[in-house]
Amino acid sequence: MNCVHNISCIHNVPIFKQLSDDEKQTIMNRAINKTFKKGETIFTTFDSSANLWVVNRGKVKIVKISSDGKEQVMRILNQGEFLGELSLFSNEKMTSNAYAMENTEICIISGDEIKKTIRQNPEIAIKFLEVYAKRIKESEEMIEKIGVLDIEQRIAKTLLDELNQAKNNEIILPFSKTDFASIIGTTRETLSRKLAKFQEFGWIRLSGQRKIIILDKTGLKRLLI
Amino acid sequence: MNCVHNISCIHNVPIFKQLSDDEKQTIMNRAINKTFKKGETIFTTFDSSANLWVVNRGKVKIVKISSDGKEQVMRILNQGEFLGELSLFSNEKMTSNAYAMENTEICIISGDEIKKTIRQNPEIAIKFLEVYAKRIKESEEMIEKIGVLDIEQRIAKTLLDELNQAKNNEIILPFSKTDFASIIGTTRETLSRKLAKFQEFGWIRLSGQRKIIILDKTGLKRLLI
DNA sequence: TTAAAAAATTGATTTAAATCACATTATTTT
DNA sequence: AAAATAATGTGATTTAAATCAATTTTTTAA
Repeated sequence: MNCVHNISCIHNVPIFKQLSDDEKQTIMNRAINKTFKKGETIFTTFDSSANLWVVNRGKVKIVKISSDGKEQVMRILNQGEFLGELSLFSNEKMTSNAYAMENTEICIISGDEIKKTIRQNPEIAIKFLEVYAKRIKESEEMIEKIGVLDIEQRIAKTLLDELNQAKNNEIILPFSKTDFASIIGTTRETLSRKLAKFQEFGWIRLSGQRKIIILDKTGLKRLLI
Repeated sequence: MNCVHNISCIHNVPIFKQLSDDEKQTIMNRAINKTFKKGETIFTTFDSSANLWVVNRGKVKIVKISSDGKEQVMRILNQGEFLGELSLFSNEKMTSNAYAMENTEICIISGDEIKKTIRQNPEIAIKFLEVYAKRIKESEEMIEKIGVLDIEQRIAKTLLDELNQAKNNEIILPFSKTDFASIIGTTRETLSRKLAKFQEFGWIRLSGQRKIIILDKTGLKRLLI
C-alpha cells in the first residue's frame, strides 16, 4: 500500500461530473490516495469514519465472511464507483472485508466535504439518490437470486445479465469462477458441474477461465420461466 | 379496496415531519387514499408510475415469487414507511407482489411533487438519503443472512434482532411463522423443527403462535460466533 | 362455546448441493 | 519454454434442508 496526494481521482467519478472546478478542488483538498496490488487486503471490517472511498482505477470486491469461513461477495466495485456512502447518512458500522481484484487505486474523500456539497447542490443530492436507488435495486435482485432461485437459475440469470452488457455472444467474466460461485451463493465445485452440464446441453461453450460463449440463449431463458 | 381523499396521511410519515404546512398541503393535494382488508392483494407486479406508496396504517409485505411458487419476503412495511422510492430516481421496473398483512390504509403521493420538494429542500433530500441508506443496510444484512449463515444462525439472528426491539425477554413476532420462514429463506417445517430444538435446549419457550420467550440469550449468541 | 378455518407441528423420505479428496488445466513468473 | 502457482474440474460421499403426508394446536367466526 502506498499513499500520495492526487487530484485526478474525482474526474473518474461520474457522480461529481457536474461540479464546478472550484467545488471539485474543495472536495479533493483533503483527499488521500492509496494504491493496492492485486490480491491485497484493502480493509477488514470497514472503519468507515464517514469517508467516501472512491475506486479510481482497478476493481474491488466487498466480502462478508461467516464464522466457518464461508465467503459471500456483497458487491464488486469498478472504476468510478465508491464505498462508504452508507456511513455518510447512517451511523451504523459495516463489517465487511475488501480486497483488490486487480492493481487498484483508491482515493478517500472527506465525508464532511461531501455532505456540505450535497447540501449546497440539490442536483448532487439527486445524483446520490439515483446511485442509492441503483444500489437498493441491485441488492434486492441479489436477495431474489439467492432466496427464490435454485442454483441453475441463478447461474442462468447471471449469464444472461452479463450477456446484456456484452456486444456479441461472448461473455468475459469480470470475476473468477470462484468469485462467481460466491456471488450467487454456491461453491465453485457446484458451479463447475452446472456449467459443464450447460455445455453438454449445448447452451454454452466454455473457453479458458473467463470466457463463456452463449450458444443457446433460449435454453438458459427457459430455466427462468 | 376503497378510494377516498385524505390529508392526514402525510402526518404519519416521519420523513415529511419537517415540511411546512403549505408544503405538506401541496404534496397531498393530488394524493389518493386506498384501504385494504387483511390478506388482500395490494398489487401484483408493481406498476410504479413513479409514485410513492405510503403505509398510513397497517402492515404490508412485499414478496417475490419464483416460477415454482416459492415465496421470498423482500421487506415488511409498517406505518409511516413507504414503497416506490426506487421508481423516483431510477426507471427500472420492480416486479414484486404486495399483500396487506393487516387491515391497511395506503396513500399514493405523486412522484413529481416529491421530486420537486426534494429539489427545493436539501434537508428533505438528506432525509431521503438517510432512508435509502437504511434500506441498503437492511438489504445487505438480508443478503448476509441468506448467503453465509446456516438456518439455525439465521433464526438466532432474527430472534436476537427482534429481542433488541423488545422491552423484556418476550418477543411478539410481527409476522406469522410462515412469513418468518420465508423471510429467512427456509420452509415453515424446517423453522418449526429448529424452534422446537431451541426450546429443547432451553434457549427459548414457545407460547401461542406469535410469542417467543427468550430464556438463554447466550445460547443463541453462541450460534453466531 | 362450539364449529370451522387457519396455522403450526411432527414423522418419513427424498434430494440438491456441500464437502472432501484428488486430478487436470490455465495462467504467471522466471 | 519450463517451472511454479493458481484456478478449475471431477468423482465419491455426506448432509442439511426440502418435500410429502398427516396430525395437532391455535385462532377466528358462527
